[in-house]
Formats: sequence, C-alpha cells, structure tokens
Amino acid sequence: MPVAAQVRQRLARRIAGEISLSDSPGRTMRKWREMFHLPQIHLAEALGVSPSVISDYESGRRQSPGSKTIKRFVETIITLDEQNGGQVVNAFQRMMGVEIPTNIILDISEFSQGITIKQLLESIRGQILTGEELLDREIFGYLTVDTSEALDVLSSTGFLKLFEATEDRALILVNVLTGRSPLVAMKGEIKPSLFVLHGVEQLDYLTIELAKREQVPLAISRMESVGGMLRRLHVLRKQTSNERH
Amino acid sequence: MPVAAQVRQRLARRIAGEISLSDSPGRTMRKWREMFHLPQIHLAEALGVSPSVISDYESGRRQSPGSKTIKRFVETIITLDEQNGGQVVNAFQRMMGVEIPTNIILDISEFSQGITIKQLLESIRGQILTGEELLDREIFGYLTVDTSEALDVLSSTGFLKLFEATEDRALILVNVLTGRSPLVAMKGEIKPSLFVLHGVEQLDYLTIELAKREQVPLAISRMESVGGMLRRLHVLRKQTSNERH
DNA sequence: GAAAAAAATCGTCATTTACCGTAAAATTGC
DNA sequence: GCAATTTTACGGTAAATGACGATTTTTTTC
Repeated sequence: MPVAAQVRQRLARRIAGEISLSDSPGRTMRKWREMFHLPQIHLAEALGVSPSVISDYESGRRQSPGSKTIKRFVETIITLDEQNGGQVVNAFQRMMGVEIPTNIILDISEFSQGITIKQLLESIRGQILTGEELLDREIFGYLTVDTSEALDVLSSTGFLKLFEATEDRALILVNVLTGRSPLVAMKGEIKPSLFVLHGVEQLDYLTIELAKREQVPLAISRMESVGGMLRRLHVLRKQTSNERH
Repeated sequence: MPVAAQVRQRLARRIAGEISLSDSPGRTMRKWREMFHLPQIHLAEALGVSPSVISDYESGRRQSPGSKTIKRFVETIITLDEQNGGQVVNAFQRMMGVEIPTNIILDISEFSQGITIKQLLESIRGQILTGEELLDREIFGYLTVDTSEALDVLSSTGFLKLFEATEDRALILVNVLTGRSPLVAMKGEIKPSLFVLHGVEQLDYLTIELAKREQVPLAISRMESVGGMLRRLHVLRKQTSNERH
C-alpha cells in the first residue's frame, strides 16, 4: 500500500475511533469538521444531505450515529481535503509518526505555497520579539496548540517531537502562561521556524532568552480571542490555495 | 495519564475505528470478540443483553451499530480482559509501539505464568526442527500471524519489528509457503524465543539454516487446521490463568 | 455418537436514526 | 449596524436499530 493511503487510513481510523468512543459523538464530529475547515453546508453537500442533518448531530439531537454515518463522515472530510490539495491531511501526516494526542491540536494546516513569517504575523497581529532578521523566511504551514492542555499530557520529549513535526512551520501556542515551559524543551536542530504566543499572562524573561539562544523568531499575537486568530489563519490558508468554495 | 490507561485508550480507539470504518462492522466485531477469546454468551452477559443481540450484529442483521453500541462493545471486551489479568491487552501493548496492522494478527495472548517451549509444542503437535537444546526455555505468550497476509503488507523492517515485539514469546506463522521470506528478515539480537510454522507447503532448506544460524528454535505444527491449533492455544492459555468461566 | 456449548434465526415491538424543509437565531464581514 | 453566511431548532416520516425470547442449527467435547 502506498504510504499516502496508509496515512489516510490511520487518520481515518483515528477520527472514527474518537467519534465512536466519545461521550458526545456530535461534539467530536464538529471538532473534526472544524479541523478540516468545512462549513456545515459544504460538508452536507458532499454528503448529499441537508445541512440541518449535520447540525442535528453536532447539537446532539442525534446522539448515536451509526457506523455507516461515521464512516461516510470521516471519508468525506478526508476526501474533500485531498481534493483541495490535502492541506490538512498532509499536515497531519507529519504528526502521525509522532503520536501527538489530537486534543491538544486546535488547528493545523499546510499552505499551498510558502508565505513569509512577516505575512503570517501581519495576518494575526503578531509582534515580533526576537529574530527580526528572519522575517523574510518562508514557512509552509502552522500548528496551533492548546498549551495548558499540552503541558498536561505531553512530556518534554513530547514537546520535542512537536517541534520536530513543525519544522519549517509556525508553532502557535495559545493559552500560554509564561511561555517558559514549552520553550525549555527545545534542544536540537529541528524546530519550528516561528513561535507565536497567544494569551500570555506574564511573559517570562527566560522565554525570550531561550528563543534568542536558539535563534528562533518569537512573536506574540495581539488578537483578542483565539477564535479570531484561528479565523485569520483560515483566511490566510485559503488565500494560498486554489480552493473553489 | 498512566501508561496503562494510555495503551488501553489507543487500543480502544483502534478497535472502535476499525469497526466504524469496516464494510461489515459485524464481522469486525466478531473478529475482535474472538481475539479476546470471548463466547457470545459471556460478552452478552457483561453487556447486559441477550446473546442473540451479539449474533444479530455479527451475522449482519444489524448492519450499522450506533456509536453507543460500538463504545459499549469495545469498552466491555477490554474491561473483561483486564479483569482476567489483561492477557490480551498486555500482549497488544507490546505491539502498539510497532504499528503492526491488526489484520495479520490471528491470535495474540500472554500467559499468566511462563510455560516451556516443550509444553507449547506438545499442545499444538509441534515437531522441533532446530534448537532442541532450548526446549526447556520459558515463554510468556504467543502471537499467531497470517504469513501470506503479512508478506503482502509488511516490509522487512516490519517483520523485524514483529520479531522484536515477540521477544520471549512464540511467533506462530500460519499459511506458510516455504518459511523463507519471514525468516530472512531476522537480524539483530531481539527475536522470538520460538518459531512455529503451520501449513508449510514445501519447507525451504534455507529456512532451517537461518534458524540454526540465529539459534532460534524452529518447529512445525502438525495440526490439521489453523482453527484447531488456535483452540489448543486457547486451552493452554486458560490453563495458565485463574479465569473463572 | 450423544450431550453440551455456542451460534444462528426470526417474529415482534418500542425507540431512534436518518433524513427533509423551513423558519428562526447567531455569527461574521465590512 | 446591516447584509450575508452559518448554524440551530423543530415538526414530520420511513426505515433501522436495539432489544427480547423461543427455537433451530451448528460446532465442540467426551
């Protein structure tokens, strides 16, 4: 079996498993639909059902979707993404070897063409703290992580793997206290091309020092809400693609 | 999260995913019920339903089990195994790091106490070909693999990982042509304590040579059918345990 | 080859799913 | 702040699930 098909299958199984085991399959379906950046209408169209059906699941009116429904759902969101160049699936592919728990992932995607760090920062109202000289470097995707959740479930080698999986990409940490704990895990060559912190309570001096030492650009996003930032990223993502929605 | 719970969760997700994505959820449910060595009645009892319900799924009268059903099913078979000492779950645990496709696995289990190679061979009418001097070594479990399937989907490093995952255990290869292809993959220190071939069409001289060189006991089972052999293993497995069925 | 164990069959029934369509509410874009 | 987009809410319907239990068939065991 070609490796792409294998990744696809593993991702499919993971999503399907998560939905079936969830206490609220609908919520989980929504999580994945959103992870794939699909409005209910598009998904509904692809499934050949009316949008209210999707809503009925997600809002919990239908509490126990049958395996057929789950299968159809999973295969459709993956196929739709593949038809658009596989931005999400490919981004997941680099995570798959890593066994990162998906619940820490808020958003993930590749860009269809590389964009500069500057462009990304402009889009999410980012203020650069260190590494100004690298603003013109190109990045090819991003990963948004719930930091407080990640600190709960990830060991320091877990963080390391996260860094490795985001090589040439932006790692966006939301829900950050000081930024210190994730950054200290950084050692080794392979690491993200950009760190963005969001929702920092009190920025730690050490955090900046670490970023300097490791020569990774570090920025803070001034967006009010996480949701807002995700939406901006989504727009950016779409701009790079030839998606026809 | 403790590592045991993590393994449990991953296994659960994998099974649930497989069922939901299957073209025949019922067949897949049966596969897993059998993997856990549970008769329909016991499973039905644990689920608090009548046995015909299980049969209705497995035979396909109910074609699209709801997520609730899948969840209950998966959690029940795993919990039942854990209550019996986790013979199956633990055996899977050593596979989990390895990403072995479960469709090549026909049967897998730990023993509650180690048994000698001799004992195992007696139980499945095994004839030792090489490594007679090691008959008194203890083994702690077994893995039965469909070789023709494995040759299809496993690379040679895949086989290597299989060998590593069966350290101190018996690796039972059924559906074998010559035995050559799997054995040539063997290099390195970590490997099963015993190879058993079943259904060999024409034993290759090289196969025996390889086993000799690597000093791994090699045997052939003279059981007529695979099913028969699996049943014998099942009995053996039960003897080592304090299961109260 | 009979007894026991396990699995399959199937009629039946209450509950839910899977679906539509429409109207209302919420969210987002400028 | 208004238009556009997206999501919910909900009444309704046919089909399927989820369940039982009695009976038959198949498989295993001694």
